[in-house]
Amino acid sequence: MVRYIFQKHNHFDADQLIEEMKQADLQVSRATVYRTLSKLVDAGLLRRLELGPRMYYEHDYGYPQHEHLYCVKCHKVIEFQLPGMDEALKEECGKHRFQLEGHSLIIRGICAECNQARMPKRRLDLI
Amino acid sequence: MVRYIFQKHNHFDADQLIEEMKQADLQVSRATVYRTLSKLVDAGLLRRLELGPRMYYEHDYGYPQHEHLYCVKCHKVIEFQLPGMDEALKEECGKHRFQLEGHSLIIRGICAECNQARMPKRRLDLI
DNA sequence: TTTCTTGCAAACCTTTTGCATCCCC
DNA sequence: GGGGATGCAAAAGGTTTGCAAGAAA
Repeated sequence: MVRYIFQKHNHFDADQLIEEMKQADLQVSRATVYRTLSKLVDAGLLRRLELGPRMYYEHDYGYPQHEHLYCVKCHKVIEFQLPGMDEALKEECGKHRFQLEGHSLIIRGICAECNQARMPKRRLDLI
Repeated sequence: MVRYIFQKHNHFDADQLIEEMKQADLQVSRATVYRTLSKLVDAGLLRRLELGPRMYYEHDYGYPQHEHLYCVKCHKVIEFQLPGMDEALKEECGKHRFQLEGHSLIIRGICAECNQARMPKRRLDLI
């Protein structure tokens, strides 16, 4: 399973992982998946993302810091970087004598594909 | 209940609300609380915050945009503003033709008080 | 009477855990 | 045999929902 995860690209949740592995003829129980994911997070190899109702995971070995766009329709995740962000956050934490453990910047919305799919071009003047 | 919420200051979750109202002699069932909170969110009067395992709520009527520091020990929430943030996000969404619905920037860590309580000053050279 | 709101309990969903089993060193 | 990994089912924790009773309109 660990091998399977590390050959994967990015951004998945427990269920997706189970489904994908099932289709790759690698059966694992839910319990094992959750236990393994937790261990990998503790080991610093994966990072947890609270994107919505469920937990997502992404690789975390020497991966550059980045933020996420999350499509609430298709659950796609897009990464982006925001230069200057880190300094701004550190400064803010300093102000409050807050010991920073991590941050998450998530933009929720609808991605280009979903938008197109759900709202075909139409002539507003006809409504 | 609506009246009670609006006389409140900020940042609470469903359980906190139930507890506080109980002590104010206002009994309400869990179901009613959750239903009412959902309606207020839909009406744009409250905003949902996914700070940790549970959902938090804050006022959203003409409240200025702001971000959150969340103490993982005592669950305190501190607000702060990050100037220039909004423009940066809009720009980023434009790049991906992403229809922005909202964002959340959460800094997780340990607040000054908890830090002091859990780590009394000590002489590191003695360890 | 029709409609909206409440409470209770059960359902739901994701994640965690207890326990027995299995494998491997 | 001992230590860790696995599967199953049950528990946990927060939220939602079905249904019947009650209040409001």
